[in-house]
Amino acid sequence: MEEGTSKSLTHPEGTDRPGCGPDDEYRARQWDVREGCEVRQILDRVADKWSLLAIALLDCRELRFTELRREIDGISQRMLTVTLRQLERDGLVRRTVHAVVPPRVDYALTPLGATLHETIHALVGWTEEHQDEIAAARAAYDARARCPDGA
Amino acid sequence: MEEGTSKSLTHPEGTDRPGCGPDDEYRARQWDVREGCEVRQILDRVADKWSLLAIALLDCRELRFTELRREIDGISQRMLTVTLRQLERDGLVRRTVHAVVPPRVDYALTPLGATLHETIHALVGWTEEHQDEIAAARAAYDARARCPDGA
DNA sequence: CAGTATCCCCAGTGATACTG
DNA sequence: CAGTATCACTGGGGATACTG
Repeated sequence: MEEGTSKSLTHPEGTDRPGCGPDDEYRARQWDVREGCEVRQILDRVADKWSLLAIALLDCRELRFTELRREIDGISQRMLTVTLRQLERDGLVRRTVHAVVPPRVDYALTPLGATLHETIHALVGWTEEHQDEIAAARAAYDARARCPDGA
Repeated sequence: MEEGTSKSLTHPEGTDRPGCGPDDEYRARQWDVREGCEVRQILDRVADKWSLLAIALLDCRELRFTELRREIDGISQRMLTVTLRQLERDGLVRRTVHAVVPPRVDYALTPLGATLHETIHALVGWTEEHQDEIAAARAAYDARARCPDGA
């Protein structure tokens, strides 16, 4: 691990990309693409299907464990617990335990989590917005696969 | 489970929101959360770690198979192929085969893929921007776990 | 170079049972 | 209600070999 960690994060701009346009201030090239690096780890976390749904659902409200479980269709108790713990550890979700006889635990986004929510909401919005196009693309692809001649 | 999860996995006809609180404005903007629905499927696809990286890396350039493989650190040939095929099928990536002796295949984002790229780029940007906060949150969480009395 | 085909493993996940 | 603990299993994904 001592080997790759000191590798330069910036990619050499020497290699020219034809068709890329003049904007050389390529921000996408600058992120650390090494496996196991911080960004990759976080991406894996926030891009997790359950994390995504939990954050999207929490929005700006507090929800109880069971409420989340009911709202995130298909999630198991275990995965909800695991997901929530990870999000809490990452400082994205705040966990509030109420010392009452029937245990009550509320989950809410932290300010940091709220900023992520905006991005995730955009992703969900994109998905809703383009689902028809994707469905069409899939149909076209499958049709093309059946007709190798490409008609 | 034979339990009362009577929500059908089929496409939701109409805008019925089972169990959705009518008095709550936040739930009103909720998307279709049913497992197996179109949005969930697409989300799982685009939120995939490899898809995410491929789209982020592709940006507006064409890249060859090997280039992508080299840039996406840690991906196996198999997963790159699989990922690229899925993205192509979803209409997010265009695959161009050049009929030359050493086979050459270029991958590029479609216009649809480009719109997704913007969202994904925002997600990556968020990750870069907040990685320190997350690292700090993790450290704090772990420290808290070690000191149970630190209520 | 750019795949496809195969085998195979294990980590993530669900199911179940128990507890505070 | 909100977990924790345990077990069992599946399929995601890596490694390898082969092909056009």
